[in-house]
Amino acid sequence: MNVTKKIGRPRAFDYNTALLQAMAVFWEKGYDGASMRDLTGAMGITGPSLYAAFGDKRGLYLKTIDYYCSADACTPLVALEGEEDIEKALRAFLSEIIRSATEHESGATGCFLASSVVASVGQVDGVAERVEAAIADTEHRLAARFEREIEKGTLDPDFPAKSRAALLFDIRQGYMFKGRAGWSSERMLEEVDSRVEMLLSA
Amino acid sequence: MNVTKKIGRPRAFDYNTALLQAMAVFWEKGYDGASMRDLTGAMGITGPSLYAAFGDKRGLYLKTIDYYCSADACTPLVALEGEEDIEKALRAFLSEIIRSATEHESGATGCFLASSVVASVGQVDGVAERVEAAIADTEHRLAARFEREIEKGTLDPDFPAKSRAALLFDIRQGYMFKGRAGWSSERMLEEVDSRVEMLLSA
DNA sequence: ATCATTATGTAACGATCAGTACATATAGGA
DNA sequence: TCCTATATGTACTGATCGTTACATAATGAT
Repeated sequence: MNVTKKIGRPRAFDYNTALLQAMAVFWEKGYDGASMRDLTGAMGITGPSLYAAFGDKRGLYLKTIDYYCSADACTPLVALEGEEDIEKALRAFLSEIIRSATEHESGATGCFLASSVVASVGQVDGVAERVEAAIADTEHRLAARFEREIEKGTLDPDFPAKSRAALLFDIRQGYMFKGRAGWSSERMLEEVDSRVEMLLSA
Repeated sequence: MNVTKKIGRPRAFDYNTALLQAMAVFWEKGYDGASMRDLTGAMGITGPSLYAAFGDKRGLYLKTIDYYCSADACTPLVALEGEEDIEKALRAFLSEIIRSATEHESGATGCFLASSVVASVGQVDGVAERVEAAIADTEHRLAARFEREIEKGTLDPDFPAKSRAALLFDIRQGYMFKGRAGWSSERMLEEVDSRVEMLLSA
């Protein structure tokens, strides 16, 4: 790919790395609890650099949410969609949910949206729409995975895909809440098999 | 009851009313997002009065959480425990969850713990223990209700009470998240019957 | 009437907040 | 070499933060 040369002083930091650092701070401390001092410290840049690259605190926050929705939050869904056997797919999904709720590389627990961002709904413009879109997208993909099994004949034609997708979403919420509360992944993994069985029952 | 007279200037405000007002502010804006100005304004008292009665901002916050856990959060559980027929009990529980997630008298949506307090786990001392205790207590009471049905013979002796209690808890988490995201109660009530059926299935 | 105790209100403290003005630095293009 | 454009760092702005000192008020007890 042809990299166009850009006039002006080159940026001294990596935009995506800084964004990830900011996300970790927001995830841990929340929007209001994260000060510009916290953010610039973690990102390794100064205030003017942050404002030039990301806009303002709110703009940065919304970008971290968008990043999370397009990256971290998709990892369990990708695991579900990438596994051909539906039982294994559900286990992979739940295992990945539990892993990210307890052992995320940022050190933060739970889910960025469900354990942190949700508290700022109604407080920070742009958040509610993103949370609503994330729910819709996630449930849509979960339902699509069940529908794919119906098409394969593995599940009955009258299998309630949307209902089970919504239930799977709730199970995800439960795990994220418990992850934030400090539960170990071992403790949460105990019920996975019986839940998979129930999710696929007629 | 013999009310002992108390020397000193009588308090000019009602402690419990003020506590409820404070809870509404914390629920809506979170711990960091709620300023002392927000709190004193909603409570109708001045700073020194707040400090004299509640300690400090953190002490007030923890008291609102304790209040929520002993009052609001119990309403759905009381509905579950108070209904003799298990199907009706589950419907009453879920309906009350949905109602409080969308139409709480404070105007705040979702659940105070799951949609607001959870963001301050790790940030405010005393929060994580309270959240952990709330999960344990809720799941215990949910399991006890299923066990009561086993004893009555309505449910099989090998009915997985604890598993179903944990699942019911997750369903609760899903509704609370969606409530905060702005979903209507109608939308959430759609699935209640099928979920009750699944929760009681063998 | 006075005292002890508790509560309230005003004003202020020391600290931190989000964001920016301005000088300087670093690149590519002419 | 000079110009234009973009980035960075220092210092600062105006505002708000959580909390408290101190004067005053309101009660019951003596």
